Amino acid sequence: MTELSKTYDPKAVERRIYDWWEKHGYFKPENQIYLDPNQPQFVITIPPPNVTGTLHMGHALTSAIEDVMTRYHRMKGARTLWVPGTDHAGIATQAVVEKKLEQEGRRRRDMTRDEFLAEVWAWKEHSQRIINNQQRAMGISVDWDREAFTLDEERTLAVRTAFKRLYDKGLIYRDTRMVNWDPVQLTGVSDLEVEVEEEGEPGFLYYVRYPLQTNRWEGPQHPWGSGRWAEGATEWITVATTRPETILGDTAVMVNPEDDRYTHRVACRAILPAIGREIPIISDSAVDMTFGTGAVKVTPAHDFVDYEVGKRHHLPFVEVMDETAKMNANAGPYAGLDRFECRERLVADLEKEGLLVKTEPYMVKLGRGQRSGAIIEPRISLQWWCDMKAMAQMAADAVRSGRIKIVPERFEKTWFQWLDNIRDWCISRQLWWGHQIPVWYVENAETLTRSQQVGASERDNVQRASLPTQYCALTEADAYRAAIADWGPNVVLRQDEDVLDTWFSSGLWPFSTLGWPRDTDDMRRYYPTTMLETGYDILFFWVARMVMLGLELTGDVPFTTVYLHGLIRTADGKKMSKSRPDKIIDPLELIDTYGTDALRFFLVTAGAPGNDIKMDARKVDGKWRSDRIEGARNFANKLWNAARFVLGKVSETSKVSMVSEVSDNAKTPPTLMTLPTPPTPPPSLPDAWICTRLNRVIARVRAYMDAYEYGEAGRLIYDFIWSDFCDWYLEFSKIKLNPAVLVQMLDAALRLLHPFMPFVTEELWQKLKETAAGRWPLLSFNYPALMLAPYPRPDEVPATGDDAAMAGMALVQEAIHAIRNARAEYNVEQGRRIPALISAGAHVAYFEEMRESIKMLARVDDGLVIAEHVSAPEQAVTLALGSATVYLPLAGLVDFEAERKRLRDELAELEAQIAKSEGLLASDFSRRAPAAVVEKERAKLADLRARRDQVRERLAG
RNA sequence: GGGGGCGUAGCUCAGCUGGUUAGAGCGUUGCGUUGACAUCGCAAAGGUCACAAGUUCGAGUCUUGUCGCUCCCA
Repeated sequence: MTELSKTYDPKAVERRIYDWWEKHGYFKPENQIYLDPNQPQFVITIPPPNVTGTLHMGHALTSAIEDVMTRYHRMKGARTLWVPGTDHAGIATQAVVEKKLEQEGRRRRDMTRDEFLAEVWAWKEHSQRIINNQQRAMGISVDWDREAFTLDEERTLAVRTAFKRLYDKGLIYRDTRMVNWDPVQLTGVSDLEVEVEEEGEPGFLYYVRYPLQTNRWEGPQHPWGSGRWAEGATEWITVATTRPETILGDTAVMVNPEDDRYTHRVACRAILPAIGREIPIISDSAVDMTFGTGAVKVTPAHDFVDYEVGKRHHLPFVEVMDETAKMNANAGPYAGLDRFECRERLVADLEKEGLLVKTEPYMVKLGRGQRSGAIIEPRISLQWWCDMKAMAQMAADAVRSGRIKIVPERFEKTWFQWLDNIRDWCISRQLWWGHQIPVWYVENAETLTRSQQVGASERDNVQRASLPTQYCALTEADAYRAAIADWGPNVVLRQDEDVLDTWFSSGLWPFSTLGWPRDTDDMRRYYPTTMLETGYDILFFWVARMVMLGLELTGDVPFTTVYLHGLIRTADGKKMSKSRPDKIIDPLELIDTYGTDALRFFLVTAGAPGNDIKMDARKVDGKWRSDRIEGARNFANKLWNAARFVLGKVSETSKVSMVSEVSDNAKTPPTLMTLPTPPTPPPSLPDAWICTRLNRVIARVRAYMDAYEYGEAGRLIYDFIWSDFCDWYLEFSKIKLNPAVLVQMLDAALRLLHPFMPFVTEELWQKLKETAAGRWPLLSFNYPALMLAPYPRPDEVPATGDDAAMAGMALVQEAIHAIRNARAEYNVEQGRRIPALISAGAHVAYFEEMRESIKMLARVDDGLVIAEHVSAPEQAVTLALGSATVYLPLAGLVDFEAERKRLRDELAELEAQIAKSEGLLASDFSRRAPAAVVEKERAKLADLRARRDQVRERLAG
């Protein structure tokens, strides 16, 4: 066999193994060898990362968990498909590219749409290459041949088909209404893309007097800014606002009808400062009487609430800003100013005119664009909308009925709450990068109508006037075909310039990746998918929309389980994706330091499902360090060295030459090897013990995995490998070697751990197979790769240790531990062998079998006495184990006064516990608790009493 | 305003439907380099499970309330 290095070097393994897997097509469902007909298939689509840049820790977490799921199901014998891909991320990517161009001194507005798009496509290629590289480094077992991109040709067909179907059904429509407008990116965005700071941001509440029109004062007689504008006015109404610049667009003042302070003012008219417009004072129960003065201004064109008020009360809608949030001509003297500049000037002028009553500090809740950070401006504009009501209902029902299961369950509440309050979705974006809306408008309708008048009948012309002027179609050709049929061959069409919200295309992901709307094999075979795994932060953005669109368009749920993981946070608890760039960690850096397996194991075992993970990373000498990842790396190294030990022992005993090279070809069906098994020692107590431990661990691991408790499963495997296998079994093996069991244990351990740490396990397993397959033809060795081998089943490792053996072994371990403890306590030199006598009672045979191990592990000398009963030597340390007593005659080494004190303390402790236990058993407990629990308590009490007696006897002696 | 989550050892976190003496890693302390591993071994110290009340034979776990931190929705 080839020598293994003393420490595990991930760099020497990872890339090579990944390329080997990929080259052989092991990630493809078509190439699976082990298939269990009872296992339902497992299909998962990757949450497509944005091609905005590179991946961060959140993506690494996603990759790690999904690959654990995928490899687990594949090894369980489920037909397994994991589809990779990336998202064009319209607004985000356009922003990134615009910024990049800006740094080069170029601007999008100076380019044609095609020129700009060429730049974005180049960026996309660049970014995608980096992303794919990172994902490969993470070891994800996706079928790269099925890679998709939300803006590629296939997905374009899906998007257009989806749009057209919803359009034809009347669920997509175009309308002018108020949207969240990003004045920097110059596009509307959806509600979800607006982020509001919980506490608000420091600002002011301005109290402004609006003069009332009276018989004595009918309006300003002096110009605005003269200081005399409101001269003569005697009555006022004072409103409070955080946005004085919108005063210019006010078309009413509003009070609560219940508010006695203002009853007499309703139906009066106020004069709008600066503009001089006459506006009504109206009453509406929506007014919060406790806010400000109880009277509020109404700006229907610049506020969501006021927009509704305006519609209710038939008020004029006066826009005072343009699309960049600069004041327009309606702003009168303030036209041309930026909104914030306008605010300052207007407030100064209001003060000058004596209309500013006061300003007080106020926390203002500002909506900011998710991508641009710009303060969102409510704005009336023409947009495309999607009516979500019916779809939301279906999506809620899908979870309510259990057709979709959300893990952890608590997120179901959030799910229902959002869907039950669904609002129409603004799906158009005034961007260039994205799916252009597949609607074409007739450009020359008027010309056509006029030109056809000559010679056409009156009836034709009437009909023509009612012809559609917009066509939704899958292609421009289709649009023309339809338009020509209506308008004749001279019709000219122009496609809507806007693009769709990026989430509209990602909302189709689980089926668009499988070929929908075409009737493909993948669609038939793999839809609906099994699992959707992602962070809980995009439950609405993405998951809900996939379910809604999936149900509407395919008539089926897009997946049956939603698993939501937590968010990665920085050491100070901040969301990493929102954090400062210098706090964002590139997973590749951590992989470089610790290896992929370590990073993955950390990520999967760091927390519990749905809980956030705080990174303990800190920068040391410019490199990111993490104690927890280091721990995981140490684990990989531990496993590596355990395997190194096993391989060494196996090759020492295995003088038989390799019989045949095991096939490397994925297409070769597994064949049972019929090699003669070499004689192996009969199973010893440790053999039976480790087999039983493993048997139980396998059962528990599988149960955890099936319950999506990957962290618990990983920790269990860790404990088994480190504690049971390395700390105990390998040590026992140094006394009595059973290579067959050693090989079997390592093989099973590697298979158990593989989904978590794919690289080191595959590498070691290949070595193990190379070394051991010729002698111990385990079934799993028939597979060309560990990743294709079956996941361990409890029944493949018989639990040969019965209860007595397991208890015997536990007692031996306890004895060793107690001796070591006593040695340390009494400062016996580490290497010094000491005498010991063990009074083993019923367990004498087990102690006898373990004699040599006890001598080695507890450093006991050759005079070790083991008997059913030994009488206590004169001067000896006594270790009361209940079922056995250990005596260490350490005369000369031990202060026996101290020993007596130790025993007295122990006795007191035991008495206390016995009293507690007796009290418990004397209470209602023994009647009302389950029999098994009571029985356990009785056994515990018996053990405590035995220990007590041992200690007592010693003290008496 | 509505809804989540968290509060367990110095630190970071597990702890499933309530059932021995509440666990792990890191850190700390002591000892240790004869061939699996110092990325290690052996041993140890360290917790009133935020607080209060309740349900129960029994509560870290369930209920209610309080305090602190955090997130989402409006």
